[in-house]
Amino acid sequence: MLAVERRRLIAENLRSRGVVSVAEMAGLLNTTEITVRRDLRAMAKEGQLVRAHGGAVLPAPIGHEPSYSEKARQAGAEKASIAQLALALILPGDSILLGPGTTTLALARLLGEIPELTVVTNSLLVAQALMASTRVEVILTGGTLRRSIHALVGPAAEDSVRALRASKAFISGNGFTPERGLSTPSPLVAATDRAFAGAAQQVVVLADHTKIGQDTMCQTVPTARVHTLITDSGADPALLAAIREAGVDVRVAGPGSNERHERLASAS
Amino acid sequence: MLAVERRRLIAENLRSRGVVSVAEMAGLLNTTEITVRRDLRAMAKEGQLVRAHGGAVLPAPIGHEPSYSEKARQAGAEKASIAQLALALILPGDSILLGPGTTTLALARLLGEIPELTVVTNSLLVAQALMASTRVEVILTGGTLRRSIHALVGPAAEDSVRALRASKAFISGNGFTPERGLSTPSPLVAATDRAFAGAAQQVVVLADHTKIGQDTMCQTVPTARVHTLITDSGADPALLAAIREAGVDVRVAGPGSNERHERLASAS
DNA sequence: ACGCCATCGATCAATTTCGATCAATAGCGG
DNA sequence: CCGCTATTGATCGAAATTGATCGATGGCGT
Repeated sequence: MLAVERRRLIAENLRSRGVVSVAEMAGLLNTTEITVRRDLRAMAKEGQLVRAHGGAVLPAPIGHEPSYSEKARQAGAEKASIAQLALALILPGDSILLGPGTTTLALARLLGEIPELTVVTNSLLVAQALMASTRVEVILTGGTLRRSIHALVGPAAEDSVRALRASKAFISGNGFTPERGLSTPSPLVAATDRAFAGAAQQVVVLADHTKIGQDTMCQTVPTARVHTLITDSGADPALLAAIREAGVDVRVAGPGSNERHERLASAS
Repeated sequence: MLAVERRRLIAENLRSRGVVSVAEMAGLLNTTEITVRRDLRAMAKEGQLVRAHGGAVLPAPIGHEPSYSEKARQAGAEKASIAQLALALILPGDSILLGPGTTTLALARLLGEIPELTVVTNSLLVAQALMASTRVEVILTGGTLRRSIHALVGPAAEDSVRALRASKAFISGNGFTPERGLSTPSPLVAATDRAFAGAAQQVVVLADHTKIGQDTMCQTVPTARVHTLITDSGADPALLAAIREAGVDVRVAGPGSNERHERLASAS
């Protein structure tokens, strides 16, 4: 067996399963662990994989900010079920706007298989999540990088959104009340979100239960402009009723609606 | 058996299975390994296959082009020394444009400590690299995501660049010749690079020695528009002389030239 | 926290493969 | 018929790959 052949098989196994172990590859390739280890070391130097004790894993696409990804994991299950519900609103051939936020990011991760989809976003993380989904066309707005949310804001972002029209906008925020609608602490972010809402025929707000009833400094979209609110079952029913009263199509994602989130790494 | 016949059989075997080994072919063709080796060497020179220890493989295993991260590791040292040299051109308070490419990315990694710097880029990787550098203001152009280079291209990208003015543009490409200047294989990328060059008072091209003398499909910037070319010591001196003749300030970063140019960037 | 065990990295030896030089054979033209 | 050249085959030293062993390191269970 040629060396290149061996490495190609290792790369193949790695891509299909995400991880390979030294012993496993040694058995599969009819060679010793030493050789596999050397191959892995060489491939790691080329950036094809990342070495780990006992094997190797796929390289992280691009580095993630720990603080942000931590937050993303926090209420992962709830956000994922909200995203699942939002996914049903997206049809093949759609053009959608996707704002920044962990919930919209969860939605972005589900979009890979939708054909003919165009996604406009100002979130670098959304763009990154869609990097591997070659079927989806991704358009980023321009703008100034706002590090805390990994997104582009400012006049340039607003202008580039204003030049577009999309069928639906999926945006998030830090608070949602029946009276004031969606709100966020930063005026810059609010202005961008407002531009998103203005460029879409339908405005869909994704907000987990911790946001419902909260109000923060800047109103981004008034309740009257919101067509659909997707939240999870932890939200106060009275508030949801009031929001429905205002004409919003409120949808509640239950934690049990899509339960396939088994964690094996709970030991930390 | 004729030589051409032999090589045709080798090519056939290679296409059908992806790999051939020297010993195997020698047995199959009723000839010696020496002859097979000679054939492989000749065919490799023609680009029909890629030589490997003990045999040969197909040149482009479809779908596995050198991934971006692979390329980034490839000539890391040379690119880093080019970036070091480019760093000297950047002053506090500058506004610069940074194109996509592994060399410009290397430069981006060095910019963290420059105060009052504004960086405009269409590369997600550059933005990512500057994510941690809170002193630097990062502006992304809008545009359509081009996955192969992790950058934003298209009319939207060009428009947003045209709305700006910067003191210097640092761009890269796939080839640079004295006659045609900087070139790249993709028309979309070329158009964006051209917009970058048009928006800057000074155009600085970063190109390692493998690019010098290469010419690819789309010219991005003619030699006359390039003020400075930074390359490494592996480049052909005759070509560099011709480029200098055309009025370009050519600077060569040697492996040892880091010491000469480390004014403010000694800690990195 | 401690100790055990798997894993890792480095070095050495054995085998294979590579490249270069030299000899032999076949085809070709004069 | 003779000489020339191109191709093929052979041999040898050099280089690369592979496998094994040993000390060191890190992870994991108790």
